[in-house]
Amino acid sequence: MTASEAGSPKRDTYRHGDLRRALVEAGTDMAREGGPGAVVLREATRRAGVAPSAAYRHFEDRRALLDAVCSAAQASLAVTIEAELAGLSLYGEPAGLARARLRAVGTGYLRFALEEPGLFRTAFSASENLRSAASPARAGEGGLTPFQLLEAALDGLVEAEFLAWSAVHGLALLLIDGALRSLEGTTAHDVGQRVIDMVERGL
Amino acid sequence: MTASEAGSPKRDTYRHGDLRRALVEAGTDMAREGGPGAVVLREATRRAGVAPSAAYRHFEDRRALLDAVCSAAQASLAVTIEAELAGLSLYGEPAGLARARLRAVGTGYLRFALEEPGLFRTAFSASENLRSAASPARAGEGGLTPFQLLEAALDGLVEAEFLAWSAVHGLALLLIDGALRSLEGTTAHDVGQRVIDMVERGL
DNA sequence: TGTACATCAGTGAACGCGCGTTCACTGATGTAC
DNA sequence: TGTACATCAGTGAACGCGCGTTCACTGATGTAC
Repeated sequence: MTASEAGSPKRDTYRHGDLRRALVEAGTDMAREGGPGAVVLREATRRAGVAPSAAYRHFEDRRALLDAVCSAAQASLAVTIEAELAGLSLYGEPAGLARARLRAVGTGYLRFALEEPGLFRTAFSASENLRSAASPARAGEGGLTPFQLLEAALDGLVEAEFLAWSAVHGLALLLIDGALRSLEGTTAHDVGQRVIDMVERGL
Repeated sequence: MTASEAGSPKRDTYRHGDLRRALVEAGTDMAREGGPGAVVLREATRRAGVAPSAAYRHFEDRRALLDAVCSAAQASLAVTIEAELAGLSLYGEPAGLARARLRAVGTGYLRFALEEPGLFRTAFSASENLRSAASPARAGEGGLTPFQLLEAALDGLVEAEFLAWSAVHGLALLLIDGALRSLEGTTAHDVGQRVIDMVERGL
């Protein structure tokens, strides 16, 4: 790994090599540490070992950088959900498979929220409509965004979709910075599984 | 209404009269317009028609002002929920009453989130645990905080409490700045009622 | 009822800070000959 | 293979901004006599 690949502050070359990526990575680190509000352009350039104005070769303004970080956070959430889906058996009765998929998406969603609260909040902080924005930058390795993954898991259950999504999303936020903030790891996980149980039964 | 009561920029007296209250009101207005991040100490003093340093006679620092605004926002949410509860009939079979109460709390919760998104986000932005903080400042006219109101509505249904709360809270946030942001007023309300239906049936 | 005084809420000027953004520049790189 | 040149990514100094916070101050108010 060379200095330019790592985006480390010291460079031996005048050119950076991959500054755009380095800035998004720095921004993502900051989002991880403090949510979307912590994504600061100057600090990103500092972490990339570059002058502040260099950022303007790759992003129109601070907002554009934040959008890129937001997309990266959504892609990261998608990857976590996909990892959960990848552990499922491919065989069995259709109804059972559908339920298992819903479970996996909900579990991945909550796991990401608990493990990466800053990125989770950033993923949902976009200025434009998330649903219509199905850009590849927001997708996981399978090419689907978190929202498309959820829709797929809820295939044919449109009516109930809102309940499931609301419950999972709401629990995630209550655990992150709502009233359930004080729950510790294991308890949080148990509560998550219980809510997913109920959603499953409710459908 | 005198100038000092309104907290208007022009004063005829050297003393303000009720600066603490005026600052909290100004801060609440700013939270209403742009969420917790928009609560700025200097701007609050400007709106109250007072020098920036005057704020320090009433609040230790910016954080203390924000805490006060957050408490006010929670009290405001409580009032909206109480208003919804006040419209209920007091007579009927216990099970039906309990369901009606749950419905009312959920409806009030969502109504407040849609009508006052900035205050809603502010109410849930506190730094400390909301649940244990049952200070009077956070309560509505009946003396209960939003969380106590929700608990009361879910009386005896502790196991299912998380589902109900998560679903309502999650839907509120998805409508405010999540993927359902683009839903217009009537549709948003309908979706809200449908989710409450499902929660009710789920219990 | 009138006066001296202590209190303390609000003043206003100043501080250092980090931010986003601009601009004329410079020098490494890749290309054309 | 070697040289001239255009490109354009990154420099560094500067800008104005609004922020939170401090400090010695001032003057309206209420109280004690």
